[in-house]
Amino acid sequence: MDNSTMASLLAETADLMEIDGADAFRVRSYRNAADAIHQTTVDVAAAVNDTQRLLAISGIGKSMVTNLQALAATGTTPLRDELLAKYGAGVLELLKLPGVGPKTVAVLWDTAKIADLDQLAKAIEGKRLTGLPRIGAKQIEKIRKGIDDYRRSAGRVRLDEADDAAERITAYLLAFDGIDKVTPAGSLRRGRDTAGDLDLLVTGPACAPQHTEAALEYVAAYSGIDDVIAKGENKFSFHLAGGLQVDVRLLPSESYGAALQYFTGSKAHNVALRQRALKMGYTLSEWALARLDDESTVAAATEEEIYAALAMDWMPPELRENLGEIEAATQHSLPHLIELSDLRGDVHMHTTATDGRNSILEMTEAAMARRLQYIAITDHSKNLAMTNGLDEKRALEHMQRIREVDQRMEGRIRVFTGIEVDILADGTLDLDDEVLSQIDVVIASVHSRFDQSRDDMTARVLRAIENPNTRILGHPTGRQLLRREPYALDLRVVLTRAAALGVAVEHNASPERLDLCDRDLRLAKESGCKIAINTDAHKTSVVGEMKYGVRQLRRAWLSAGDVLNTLGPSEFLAALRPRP
DNA sequence: GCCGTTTTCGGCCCGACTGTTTTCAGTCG
Repeated sequence: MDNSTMASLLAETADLMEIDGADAFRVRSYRNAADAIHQTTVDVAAAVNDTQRLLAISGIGKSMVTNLQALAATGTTPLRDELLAKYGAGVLELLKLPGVGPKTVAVLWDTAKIADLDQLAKAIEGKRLTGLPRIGAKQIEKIRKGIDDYRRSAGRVRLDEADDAAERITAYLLAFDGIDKVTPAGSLRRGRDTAGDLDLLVTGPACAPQHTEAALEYVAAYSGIDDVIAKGENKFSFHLAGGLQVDVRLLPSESYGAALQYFTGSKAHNVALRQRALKMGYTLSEWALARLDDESTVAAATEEEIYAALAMDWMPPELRENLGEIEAATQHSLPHLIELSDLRGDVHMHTTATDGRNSILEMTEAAMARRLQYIAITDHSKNLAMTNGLDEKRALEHMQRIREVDQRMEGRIRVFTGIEVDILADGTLDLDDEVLSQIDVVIASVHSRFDQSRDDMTARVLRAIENPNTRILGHPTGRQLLRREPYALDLRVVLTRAAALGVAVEHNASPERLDLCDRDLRLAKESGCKIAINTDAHKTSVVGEMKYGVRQLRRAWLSAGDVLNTLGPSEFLAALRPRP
């Protein structure tokens, strides 16, 4: 069992304990332990008998070691089993609904014996929730909507999670003698923010038609398989423990390109491409591009050959959505998309002053190691009390420390002062303007009240960007992938106003957000908005991790010149909204 | 349940905000 699985089982236990009304601090210690296991570089399952080693992990004590040993040995713990037997696994899903916490779940369970999403939906339909303590009409409507949203996102996983799973399986497959190449296709290759399943295309001598038994047997022995869906001659489908479906396809190398093309393109892209092939007297399938008349193969081994035979330039997978890329490829006018290496700075990161895990200096050094030329340290402001957010006095002291680190770097990297202020419900910022005016990078972000009406939320954000100190609008849509519906605001109105004011909008590149989806980014460009991509890094290990966010920029057809972070340090600063 | 000790138990990120109340519990970040 790997660390992240253990961590999620502990976190799940914490949720169940909370529903059960356990001591809040005890619950927290389970959460802390889950975080610690997730963070540590110690392979817990391997070190499970090395008690001292486990106890050395901060947040792990004697009882937790026992839990970890039980997890490693049996895959569960007695407490988890007991709570699951009492409440069932369905209650964990209820917690994911907006506005529904452990207390509400406990009430639903105690008074109405509601233990999962379906029962809750039926209870709402049958009006059986009315009269329950602290659950009024508004609350019921919110839950009802939450269930709809949740069901819509079910079955998909975040891009980074799909990517991790793909990497693990790929490494396993490549270890087999006779497998030369493994390529993830589908929405993962296109860089969509979420993936519904995983298509892994595999080739090599062991994938030759009629000789796939040994390779298939090897695939079937993969330890991450939860259950097998289907097993054919050249396809093996299974679920991973998290529910993600994986299709492994064994292909002969001579048709690898055709398969890659077929399983990568969106449906719309493929339909358009096949239409084009037909007009040219060809037929395109997952096996080859072939002549209509004598069925002879024209191209099949590589994507480049296939696109070339269709008189098109090869195009990056991110563009294959039938949004104009086919025309552009035939006219040789595909855009030169932005690349990870174009990015020179990251201006959103946190330190131990608030909820980060590393110091200013550590974040700076990590950025240097990533060859970034500049960063801004942007810790939280006071309204985010749980993060130990900075008040005016601490903010000024923190800025002084940031300037000291900047000087110490002697120009090898620039470290700008920054802060992420909270936009209050009325649209004002939670720190004094006098203090904000002394800070280079002021990011204004909404952190709460996602359920304001569309008009209220738009007005709130508009007011925040009117403040002359606001230089970047942080995670403007507030979306958190697969967690809840994005808070609704009129993005077009906000972006237009931001463009007029010179306020940049942030594309938050942390994989749980990927704040602006490709469509939003296109809108931002059309609106003439300055766009900055930031990681929102809370620890050194993710400084510079913009790879998933860049995929969205590419999907929006953005080039290096469209994004502020491709500028050098002083140019970047100069490109921000001028101070009055 | 963990931690850091005043080595035996007390403290553990806290404030804004809403909907439900009739003075505040629950959720969120």
